[in-house]
Formats: sequence, structure tokens, C-alpha cells
Amino acid sequence: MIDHNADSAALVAQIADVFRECGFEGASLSRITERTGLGKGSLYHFFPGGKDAMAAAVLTQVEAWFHRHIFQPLARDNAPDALDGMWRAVDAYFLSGQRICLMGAFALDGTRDRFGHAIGVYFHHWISALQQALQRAGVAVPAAGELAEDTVAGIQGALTLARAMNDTDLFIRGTRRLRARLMLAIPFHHP
Amino acid sequence: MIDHNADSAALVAQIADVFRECGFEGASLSRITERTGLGKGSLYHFFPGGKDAMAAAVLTQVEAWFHRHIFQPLARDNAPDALDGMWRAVDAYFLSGQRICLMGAFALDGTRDRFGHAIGVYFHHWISALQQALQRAGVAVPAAGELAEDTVAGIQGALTLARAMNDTDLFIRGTRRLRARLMLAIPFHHP
DNA sequence: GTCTATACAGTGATAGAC
DNA sequence: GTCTATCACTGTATAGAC
Repeated sequence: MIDHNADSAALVAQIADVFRECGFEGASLSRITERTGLGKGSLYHFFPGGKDAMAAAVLTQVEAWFHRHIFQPLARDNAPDALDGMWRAVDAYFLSGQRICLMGAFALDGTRDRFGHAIGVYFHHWISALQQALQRAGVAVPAAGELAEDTVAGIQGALTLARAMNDTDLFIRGTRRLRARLMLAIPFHHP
Repeated sequence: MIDHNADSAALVAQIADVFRECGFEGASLSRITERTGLGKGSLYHFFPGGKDAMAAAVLTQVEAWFHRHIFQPLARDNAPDALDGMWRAVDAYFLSGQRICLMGAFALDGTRDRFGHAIGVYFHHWISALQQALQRAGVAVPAAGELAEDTVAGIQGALTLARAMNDTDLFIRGTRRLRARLMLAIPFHHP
């Protein structure tokens, strides 16, 4: 029996990689055809809305992944474990800095005007979930919000810098510092 | 008398804005023609190398601006003034978060492969100059390097987040936190 | 579902008149 | 220097055979 959902998810994941490597404008249908092994006819069969629909599906998949592996655990699990899990998931997802954040990349150029809502929701969910976890861990309310913003922004910056300087160790060092800063802010949790 | 350098600089600045708004792939010659008021013939007269040459000229201009207004003062002036000047220049250049960093944007997609050297040099110069200023201000050597990395990455992250969430106040808050962190690291300079 | 063929606008780039 | 005309090519998208 064929798992259509898994097939579809794998297809969207392949397309996502093309967008990550080339950007929205640079991701031509011929490149997507080449990567996925599907002809244009098949692609338009799955995505009647064309390239915009492909990008929308990609962003939806990204949001779903982060919801499941990061946002939801942050809002549910006890705080120290949830934070540990976030850093593990971040490192795994971004391949220790070798993979960029599609939401961040799309936010920078004119692509944002097409997908601004999905991009805004993604970052809002992340910051909000992280802030909740920090509050449950005992961080004061105003500090928790600022710290959550600072951390999510810091991850984006570390991804940009790692790619700009072609040095994944920059990402590893950056996230280590961000993580240490979170730990220091949590009461009775200074290692 | 006509100042050709000034004219040329203004032209490159106009092209830079198109690249910032549309990205490298999205910045079509027709858009550049429209923005600058020059026909394709004139553009190719100034840039025989075409679009790549235009982007290269833009990156050179950006590097020159930062060299003059940020890197050089950081390496020359006494540290507290130089740091103050950096934060003023950063806020002015990025229009308090309304303008993105072209070097960071180009770093994220396939454009990096074309201009990787210029992008890498830019961030190296920035981090290195900031590190020097911090050391002169009394920050220990290993901490100064990490702090410089962290600050430059944080600025990139704040720019990304501000645009992603369409809220320039995110950039202002982010840079304020980064600045405060620098000040705290400098001995005898805790306000 | 997947393919090929095709439509047609837009791309970067060049040539040459002025 | 600036323009218009034009080039070859690639872009997204569609239609229809199988």
C-alpha cells in the first residue's frame, strides 16, 4: 500500500531544499523538475497554483515541523527539558548551521510580500512558545519576552553569519552562547 | 562642473536599493532601468559586466561605507566613543530596521557562490574591528572575540526578525539589548 | 498521474543609430 | 552617453496525448 501523505511530504521536502538553496526567485521550475524527477505536468497536477502554491506548501510543512518538534514541547513539557529539546531540535533541523531558515530568507526580499502572513505567524509562535517556557521556568514576565525575542533573533543571526563566513562553527558557538544565556536567566538553574 | 564620482555613487546607490528590495535574482534589468531612469544601453555602458558587475559595484560601495563609518572608527578612535558611533551608524544605515543588510541577504541563497569573497571579507572586517575596539576598552581577548561575533550576528538577526514580523521596534529593542551587553562587558563602564 | 509540446511574456545581453 | 531594436534564451504556465 502506498502512503500518499508520506510521498507528498517527501516531495514538498525536496522542493523546500531547492528554495533554500536558490531562494524563491532563483528556484526555477526546471530546477525543481530536475531535483524531484517530476515533469512540469506532474508538478502542476499536485500544485495547480504553480510556484506560489509550492512555496506555500513548503512553508506550511516547515511550520508543522516546528509546531510538532519545538513550539508544542515548549508549551507543554516542563521547562528545562523543553529548552534542552529546543536546542537539540534546532541543531538537528539546521544541520548545525549548514541549512538556512527559509522563513528568514523569504523575509528579506520581495518574497515577504507574498508570504508575509505565514512568516509572521511562524516567528510569533516561536517567540511566544519560548516566552511561555521561560515564564514557567521562573523568569519574570518582561524579561522572558525580551529573552525569547533575543534568542530567536540570535539563531537567525547565527545562521546568516555561518553561511556568510562559510563556517558552521560560528553557528555552533552562537547557539552555545544563546543557550548559556537562557540558563543563566533561569532561577536556581545556574550550573 | 560635474562630479562624476558623485553621480556614479548615486547610481550605484539606486541599484543597491533595487537589490535590497528584490534580491539578486528578483532585481531584473527592467526594474533597475525603471528605478534609475537609465536605459539598458546606458547601464551596460557603465557596467560592461552586466548584472554581476552591478552587484559587485554595490557590494564594494557597501564595504566602503562601513569601512569609513564603522570599521575605521572602531580601529582608530578611543573605544567608548567608537562603540557609540557604531551604534549610531548602524541605526542610521539600516533606517532603524526598515532596511535590510545586502551582505546578509546575499549570503543566504545561491547568490553567495558569486560574491562569497566580498561577503566574507565584510563580516570579517566588522567582527575584527569590533573585537579590537573591545580589547582596547579592556575586555579580555577571548571574550572580546566572542562578544564581537555575538554582536554582529545579533544585528543580522534583529534585521531579519524586524522584517519578518514587520515591526521595526524589534530592531530597536534588539540593538538596545546588544549595546547594553557590550557596555556591561567593559570594565569600569557600568552606567 | 506523467509525459511532451507549446504558448507567450520576460530575461540578460548586444549592436548600432544618434 | 543614451536610446531603440533586436537577439537567443529561459521563465511560468497550459493543453492534451497516453
